[in-house]
Amino acid sequence: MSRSDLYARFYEIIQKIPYGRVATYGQIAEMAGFPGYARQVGYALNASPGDLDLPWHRVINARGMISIKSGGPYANVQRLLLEAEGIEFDQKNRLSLKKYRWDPEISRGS
DNA sequence: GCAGTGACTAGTA
DNA sequence: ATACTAGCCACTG
Repeated sequence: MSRSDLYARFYEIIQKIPYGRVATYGQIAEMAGFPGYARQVGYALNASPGDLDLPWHRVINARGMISIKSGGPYANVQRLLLEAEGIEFDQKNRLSLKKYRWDPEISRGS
């Protein structure tokens, strides 16, 4: 299993996250068949080329917060993109995983 | 090969 | 609820 295969697997899962929904790093790693690889999911996104049309902004940490180091150019972009999809943040910049977390078992069909 | 690092997490206090 | 710790594992120097 090469690095690019691993990353490609993560991208594959991330592209399935529906509009207006989010998934955690650990969740994506697990769905890709690599439980415990949460950090690598983040790393894969950091290294992802921009031309993949990947909904990277729908990937957040297990606490429902944006994990990009504040001060970076993308931290604020992610929040704006999520809000544009109807996702609301509370006063602590945290969103409700209960409401917005992508559950493929429930969202199947359509 | 070793040591430090990080878009992570689950535990513990 | 918040803060800190210890695992985690690929990447980098």
